[in-house]
Amino acid sequence: MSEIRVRFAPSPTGKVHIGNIRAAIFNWLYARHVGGKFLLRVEDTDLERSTPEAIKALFECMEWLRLDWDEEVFYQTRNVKRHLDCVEKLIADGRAYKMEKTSRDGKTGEVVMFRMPKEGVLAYDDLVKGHMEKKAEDVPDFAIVRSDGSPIFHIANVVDDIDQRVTHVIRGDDHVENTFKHLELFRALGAEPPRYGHLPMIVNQQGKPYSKRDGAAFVGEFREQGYLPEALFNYLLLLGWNPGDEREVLTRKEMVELFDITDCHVTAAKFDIKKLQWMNGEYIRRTPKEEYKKELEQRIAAAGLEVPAGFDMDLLAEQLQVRTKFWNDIPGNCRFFFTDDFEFDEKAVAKRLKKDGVKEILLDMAERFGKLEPFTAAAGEEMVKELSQGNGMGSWVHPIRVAASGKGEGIGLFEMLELLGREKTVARLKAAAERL
RNA sequence: GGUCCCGUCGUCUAACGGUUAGGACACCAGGUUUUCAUCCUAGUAACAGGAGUUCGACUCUCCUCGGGACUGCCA
Repeated sequence: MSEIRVRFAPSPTGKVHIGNIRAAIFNWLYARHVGGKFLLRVEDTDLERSTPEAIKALFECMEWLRLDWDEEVFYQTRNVKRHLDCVEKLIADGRAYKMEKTSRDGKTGEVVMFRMPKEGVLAYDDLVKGHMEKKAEDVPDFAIVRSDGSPIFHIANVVDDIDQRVTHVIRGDDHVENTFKHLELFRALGAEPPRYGHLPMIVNQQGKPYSKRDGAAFVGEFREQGYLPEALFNYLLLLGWNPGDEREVLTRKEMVELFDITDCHVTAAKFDIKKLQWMNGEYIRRTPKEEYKKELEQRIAAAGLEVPAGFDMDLLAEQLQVRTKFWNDIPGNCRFFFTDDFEFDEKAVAKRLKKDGVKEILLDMAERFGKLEPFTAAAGEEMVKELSQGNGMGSWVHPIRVAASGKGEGIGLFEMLELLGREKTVARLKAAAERL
């Protein structure tokens, strides 16, 4: 009868780690799959790091990945009184007790400890890992209130889950051991505990938890580098789950339909940036033409480049789309169309221009392109093809490309020249010849 | 050290006791192409090891080895 309610409960520290956001993704998908509620709880008890900016960054990150949540955001700091009330109840019931304790860093004070069962077996069925159990004697009592009177994670987390009526807790593998404690807390507070599912960790090539030392580790970094949110989302989903057939690139709709938390993997997954890069290219190629063009124009404008009137943006878009791996590549790839202030690639110059006969070819081509009618890609190609007499256009094409764009590779040469226009084409061929 | 979890190509994974152990990324070879990409075709590459159970084991059991998590007045 009851609706399924899951939550994403990050500590807002300004940056959202990919392992963390994956937990959000899995929670979101599960909620959408079963038609339940996806709640957001901000565990902002670390007053130093939980700034309004950090919370804003968190929201932006969620928005970017289109992880929309239901109901009001729940702020943990606003529930502190409830946490402490619950602790009082536990003490009154004999499930918690005060104790002098010395912390690791040598401070001594009175904390509140939660009393765990001393014998028997603690067990639960994990949604992804299956049956889990531990001897009660292996899980000692633990602190729930600090000597300064502030509630500790365990109690805050459980009380908030009770208050938010969370039915399924899907979180990282590092919380497995806590689950035995949390389950007892729920029961001691007279609440029905939720079902738990623990997601495997994302690790680096060495099998250690993936961190900033291993490369981009925060969602914002992927965004800055020009990854598409859908590509990151899709890739992260594949780390620990698959649709059951051989599809890998899935629409959001398919993901929601097919996802189930019980199909998730148990083993840690190594983060493979190469595959993410491939997937990003795949998403860019699948972007509808018009949308790609819009992004292209936007990126060009953002780079401070001015597009001349009459520039055939459709042609550029068509040519560039299959060659774009990251949105960020765009300005570098087409800067030379819009300004004469661009770099020449040394290697390309050495390989294609600094050769006998190239100067003559460039001057000759400047002349011919100066007269070419009409000045189109098709006409240009036909002209060079004729000159080459079927022996390959390489000796013309390569020097022209480098002379005109400064690069050894790029979009189709003749399309490139058409976009550049007669005037610039001729000028650049001549200029390059002069320099030889 | 203790407790718990895990172990299929380099990586992500498929396999519900019977397959030439499949796919994807990466890599590599070839084709298309003016370059670079895209696209198409082909290839290299894995059941951690050992005992069982079974007619038959990647699939079940046990042991060994290996990896990881936890073992806070952090979350």
